[in-house]
Amino acid sequence: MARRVTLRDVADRAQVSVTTVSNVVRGWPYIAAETRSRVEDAIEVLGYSPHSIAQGLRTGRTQAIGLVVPDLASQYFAVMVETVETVAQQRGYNVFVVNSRNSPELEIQAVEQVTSRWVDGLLIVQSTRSANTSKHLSRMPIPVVAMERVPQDYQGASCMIDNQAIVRMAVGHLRDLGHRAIAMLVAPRDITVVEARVQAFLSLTQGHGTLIPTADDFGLHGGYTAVKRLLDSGSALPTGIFASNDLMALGAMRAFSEHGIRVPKDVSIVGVDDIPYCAYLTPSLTTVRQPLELLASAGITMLLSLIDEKPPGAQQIVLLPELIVRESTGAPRKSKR
Amino acid sequence: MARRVTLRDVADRAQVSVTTVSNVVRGWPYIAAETRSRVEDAIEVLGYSPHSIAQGLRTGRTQAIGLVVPDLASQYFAVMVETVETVAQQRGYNVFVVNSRNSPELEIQAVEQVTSRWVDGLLIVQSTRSANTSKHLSRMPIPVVAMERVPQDYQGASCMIDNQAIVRMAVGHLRDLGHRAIAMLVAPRDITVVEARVQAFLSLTQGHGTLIPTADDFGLHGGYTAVKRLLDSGSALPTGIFASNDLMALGAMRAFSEHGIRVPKDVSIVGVDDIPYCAYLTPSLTTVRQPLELLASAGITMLLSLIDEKPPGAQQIVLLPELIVRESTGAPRKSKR
DNA sequence: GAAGTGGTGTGAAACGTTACAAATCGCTTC
DNA sequence: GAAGCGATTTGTAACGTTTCACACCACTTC
Repeated sequence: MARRVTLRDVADRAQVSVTTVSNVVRGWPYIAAETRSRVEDAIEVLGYSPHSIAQGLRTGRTQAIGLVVPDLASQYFAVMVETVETVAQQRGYNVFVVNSRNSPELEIQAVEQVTSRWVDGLLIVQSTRSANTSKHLSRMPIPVVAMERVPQDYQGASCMIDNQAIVRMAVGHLRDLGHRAIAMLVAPRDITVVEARVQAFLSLTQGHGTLIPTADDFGLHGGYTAVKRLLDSGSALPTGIFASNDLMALGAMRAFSEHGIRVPKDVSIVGVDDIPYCAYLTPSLTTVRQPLELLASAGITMLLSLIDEKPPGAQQIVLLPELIVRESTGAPRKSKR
Repeated sequence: MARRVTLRDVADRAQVSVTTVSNVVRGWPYIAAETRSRVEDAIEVLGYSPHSIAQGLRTGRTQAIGLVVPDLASQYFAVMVETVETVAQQRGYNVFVVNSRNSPELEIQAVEQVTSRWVDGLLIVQSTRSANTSKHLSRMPIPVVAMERVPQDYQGASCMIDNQAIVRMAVGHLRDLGHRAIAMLVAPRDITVVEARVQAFLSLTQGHGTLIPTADDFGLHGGYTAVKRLLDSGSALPTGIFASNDLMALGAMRAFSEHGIRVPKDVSIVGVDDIPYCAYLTPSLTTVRQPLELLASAGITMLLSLIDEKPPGAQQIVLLPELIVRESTGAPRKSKR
């Protein structure tokens, strides 16, 4: 664990001033070829690399951004993190990833912590509707872009997916197949997108749609237990199910299979997200694909533009989803007229 | 976007010196109660928060660590990132997450980039065996802990899972059920753990085991295509399959199901990892669970100890996996004697 | 009354970098 | 030969913090 090499060390060895070394490093043009190579040699020999903390202090730019997400472990956000990190990396930025664990308090804490690091910008997927981080965000001294779960009252830059369209596609697909008794498997409604989708679902089905609520969990377990409860209750089954996300759809499929109810013969299921597993299940899952990579790269690109004070193409971006039909949906057994 | 508040500003308002404010902030005991409250008021009013970049420059500690992983988008590493982030967060550290995308070059680049940020420590899952980052790592001026894929020649601190035990459990389970024709679905062998498992598999089966190689892909697609190729080739099928990981197992199951081959009736499959989906598939997947959260938290804890220069409990930690029997394995159809 | 003592407060010097203005040189131009 | 120029190099002052040694005060202690 040797001492770090500084500009000073390089300067001493190359017999030039600190400024000159700095200039060489940053590609200033007016340097005599001879000097430049002497400096470069010294850098090479000593193994100098710039101290980005010091640079950050001096320039006010840290070349780092913060990314706050509600659930790091989920496949969904993992893809988001990866995309953001890749783009950021390419543009010379590093990413502080912070998990808000679906908690409004932790989220605010995360935002404060990451800003005290003087990151150049902040990318955030808010945890729940109840969190009024919105005010917090508009007071930030740095550019902020909200992704995916954008609060109603939020004014700043944002990137999201058209929720209405998602529901239209999913429900429309089931309708086209002939389904009339359609139910939605609902994730906790304090999440912005979920609420938006529920509203869309209700208005689209005009009272003919039912809601199957879940417990807090909006993953495999949530879908599984919700369907279990439904089956145990003995109430009439819907023929088509629109799940809030693919994970819940998978959980639901397992519950059905345990009860000997076959998909898609007895019941059709549509998910949302298109996580990689969908295509490899038996039956494979029909789903509404969220353009996640697109969302993430649009978000980070927008943020970087704001940081560079270039006009971003738009302040608000809304992306369209895509229906992917696979094996988990089919015509209902007996058409009810 | 207002100007940031500095110690100077607070000092001016509270009519004290910069040093005193700094002392208050850091909880120095010898401050008159009256002064302290004046300073605290000023901090409150102005909304001061310390500039961790400047702190970092002065103290040489950034309260940040780097985490380099080969594939951010995968469920597996996502869980790792989450665990590391959580523990780090609790101890007041933030995490730079960097993706090496399974490329040795990118990995070295990532390591250098993240060290130029003067992080206090580095946690790394190496990408492939071929990467000789090992030397690089031992020369790091900061503590480093290698996780999961630890190179043979690596001397430093590390955390891994007992690969031999994984293979023993998986193969042992198939054997106990009566399987004799056992094949291993092999992920690319330049990954340290894969190679170790292949070796263990071969020595354990003593020539009776066969290897089913895949293309570069070691996920769903890889498992799927490998089995497809096997089926198309028309060669005799093994009755038991040991997949390098759960994803490949899932891919394989899909391929079998497309050919009308039933799991576990016609063929038994064991995976490795125990990703959440395993339990919710039909049939659910028998797998060898890797204690991933344990691995990650042991890694980060070890790193933080090294940073604090406390003696870590151990320099090398090896964790034991656990066999989880589910529906994808059963006795072979006709026992071959 | 001189010499400690322990509680409070402070100014100046770093940490490694970059921005800026100024200095030096050899050359051309009038 | 004075002035002006462009190419090259440099010293100095920040950026916001913490560290350090010291200064000050009101006591006690000999």
